[in-house]
Amino acid sequence: MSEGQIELLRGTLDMLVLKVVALGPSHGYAIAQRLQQISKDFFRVHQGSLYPALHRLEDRRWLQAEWKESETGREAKFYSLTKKGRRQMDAEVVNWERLCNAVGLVLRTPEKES
Amino acid sequence: MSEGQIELLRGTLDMLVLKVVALGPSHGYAIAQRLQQISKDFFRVHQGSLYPALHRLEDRRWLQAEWKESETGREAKFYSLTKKGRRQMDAEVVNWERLCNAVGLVLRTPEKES
DNA sequence: GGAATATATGTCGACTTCCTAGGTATAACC
DNA sequence: GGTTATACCTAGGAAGTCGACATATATTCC
Repeated sequence: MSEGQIELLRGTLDMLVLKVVALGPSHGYAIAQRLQQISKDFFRVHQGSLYPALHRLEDRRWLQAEWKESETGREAKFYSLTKKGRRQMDAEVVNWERLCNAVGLVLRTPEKES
Repeated sequence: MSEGQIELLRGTLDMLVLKVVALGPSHGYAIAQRLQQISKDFFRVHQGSLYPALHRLEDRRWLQAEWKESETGREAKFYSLTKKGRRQMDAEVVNWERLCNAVGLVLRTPEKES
């Protein structure tokens, strides 16, 4: 019943989706499940966030889509990472790490003792 | 001339501002400067982000404001952390750390080798 | 005296991204 | 026949950030 974070940090979803797709081509529904599993139930992507995000990433040519039969024998839209998408992912990961460091600097600044 | 990140990650500014104010009461202009210094020039808060954020935090009673004379001898609006603000800050820090761990889990998942 | 810069606060509209809530459809299971 | 899981989608609203603009004072330099 752990509810994870209240709301996804805006701007991180693209990177996370790109990363999951980099693990292997996958369709929307499965991407959300993988993300939830890998993050140990922390990230729960709502469909209203996921599908617009996938369309966004496809529009930007970071993902490309193809209809295929899924594991369950049903038609699903499989996304795979383009070269441009991989570059973007790498850039976002680097930026994420720099951001974490910067936040860390702020959080670890000690308050003065009286 | 390093330009820092393109855009602040939405949702992190509140925590950062609360943290900086926790270091000691300060006014808007100085808060932005401190944030930039502490983060080694990574965070550059735009005025159009900063002042709305400060008003937001004040509305939520996480900060309280008082007009005082600044170091330069001019009137400035000094913000200080309320008890409620400290609780909020602590909660946001905990959440941030959990989020970082979750993102880390995703980013460190290895891709299959062929 | 005048111009530029730093200090200090603020607002407005555009933009992006996320959520809630709804919708469609198929397949499996009871 | 009803429920659950799978699988896709959209519309409207809320929230936060940005860029641009506006205002005013103090200092510094020419």
